[in-house]
Formats: sequence, C-alpha cells, structure tokens
Amino acid sequence: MESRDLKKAGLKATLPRIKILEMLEHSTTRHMSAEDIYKTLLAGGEDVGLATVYRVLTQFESAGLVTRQHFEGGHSVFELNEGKHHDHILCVKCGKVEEFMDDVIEERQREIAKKAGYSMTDHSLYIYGICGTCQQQKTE
Amino acid sequence: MESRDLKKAGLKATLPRIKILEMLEHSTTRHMSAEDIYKTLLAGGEDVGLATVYRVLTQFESAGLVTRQHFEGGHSVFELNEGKHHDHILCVKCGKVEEFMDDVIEERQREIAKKAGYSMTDHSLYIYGICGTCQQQKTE
DNA sequence: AGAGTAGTGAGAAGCTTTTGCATAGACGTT
DNA sequence: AACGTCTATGCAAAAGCTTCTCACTACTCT
Repeated sequence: MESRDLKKAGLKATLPRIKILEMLEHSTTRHMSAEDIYKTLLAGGEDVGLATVYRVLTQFESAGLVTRQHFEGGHSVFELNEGKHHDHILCVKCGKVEEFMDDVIEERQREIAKKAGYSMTDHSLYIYGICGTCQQQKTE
Repeated sequence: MESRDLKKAGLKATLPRIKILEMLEHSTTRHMSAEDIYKTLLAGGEDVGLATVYRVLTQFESAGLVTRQHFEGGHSVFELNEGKHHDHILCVKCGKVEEFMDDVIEERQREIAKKAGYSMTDHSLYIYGICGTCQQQKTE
C-alpha cells in the first residue's frame, strides 16, 4: 500500500496523491509529463484537475519521492526516485529515453566543481543521439 | 564588420541581425536571454520587436553562429559560438554561469552512447552548485 | 456534531516562445 | 539611382507549459 510511503514523506494520503504515485510505480514508461499523468488518470475515470497533478508532483519532488527532468522543448517529465542516481540518454528521432550511470563522470564532475570553487549541489547530463532502431530506418 | 559573417551564414544583413550579433560579440555577459537582448536593444534606442529577437536567434542557431542553452526554469540563454565546445557550471544562488571543458567527460560520453547503441549528436551537461563568493556569505 | 485546517478542481493568470499578417526594407537588375 | 521582388520586421494575438486564486470539500481533533 502506497499510503505508507506518503505518510512517511509527511503527506496526507489523499486520493489524487495515491493515484499519481501508483501510476508512477506501475507505468511502463518511467518518464511521464504532468500532462501524460493527467490524461491517463482522466481516461481511467478519475476526476482530478491538472493543477492538482502539478501540485502533487511538486510536493513529491520536495519530498524526494520523485525527480523532475527538464528536457528540451520546455517541458518536464517526472520519474520515480528509486535511490540510485543516473543520467539520461535520449533519441532525438523517436524520443525514447534510457538511463545510465557512470562513476567516472560522476567523480570527474565533483572534481571540476571543486576546482572552480563551487560546492556542487546537483548536476544534469543529457546525451542526445539516434538510437539503434532509428539508425536502421534510413528514412532520411 | 559583421555583415560579412551574416552573408557567409546565408542571412541578409539587416539592422536587427547586425545589432544582435554585435551585442553578442561585445557584451560582457556571454549568456543572454532573448529578453535580455531585447531590453538592451530598446534601452540603446533601437526599435526592434521581441519576436524578431527570437526569430533572429533561432536563425543564428541554425546557422551555427550561436548556441542555445536550456537552463532550468523554462528559459533559454544564447551564447556566441566560438568554435570550442564547453559545458556549464552555474551557481544556484547568484545565477553566475561559468564554462568548463573536460576531455575525460567528453570521451566518456561518446563511449556511453556507443555502448547503448546510439550515435551521439549532442549532449548537455550542467553542474549546479554554490560558487565561492556565495559560500562565504553565510546568509543561509 | 462542530470548528479549524488542509487539499482539491476549475478557470484565470503568468512566462517564455511562436505565429499571422500588413508594412518596411534589402538586394539584384535596369 | 530607381524599380520590383521577395524576404524580414513589428505588432498583437496565440500557443504551450506551469502556477496561482478561490470557493468548496474532506479530514482531523475535541
């Protein structure tokens, strides 16, 4: 039952919050926009407002349950925070998103920040490319 | 004279384009938002529209004269493209932006993309932190 | 049950960026 | 230098994403 996770995060277990958390846990697409979540909930017969979805996601982010990814094109997607940090590689053709994790880069970033006199709080790394599948379809 | 650069890029040398290019070349802040540029031009007595600034910057980007950086918070900044690729480190307190370049990371990214079956087209790396100056002001 | 507090939905508002359209301007040709 | 064409511009309106406002509902605690 997810309500436990919510309580643990200091959030009341309300219906929209439970539904959204469930959706993030069970969806096949790990990266969903607020709009995606909203539409899926509506399609599932739930009666939520888009504003609530944004509110809840923002709360989840503050609570550390979820991470917000700022993709290009001005919209964000959210993914469940499952402890392990990672970065993203995305296909510019089909929009597929994969995750990866590299200790060399992580370490190197820390060094760079230190050398520049910064105390690093966060970082974001996106690799853009064309995935294997899309490379085969030589359609342009 | 910048009009030569513009022609070389296949763009007509119009006043707004010349002014914007000059601004990018001579500004002390290397990273300017469209709004920044627009306001500065107005303050300088030029009569341009914000739409034109966006249009011109987009054209400059296509022509390779300028690079667009997607910072968090939903707005972009532009910087003159001077050949050398680099990434950014920014202070979350004062908003300062610095540039850095690290071959280890560049190389590593290429490897990661290849391992994932992608042909890398681009990447973006932002390190967020608190800069030296802001760390000293212990105002929370 | 009642009072107080927190959460919600709907729509309006905010921001950045883009688009439509009539006018102004650049460039090659007379 | 003037002309005609075709592109570029400015303005205002629109679009897309996200946040805010507010009346209302649902919960909590006594």
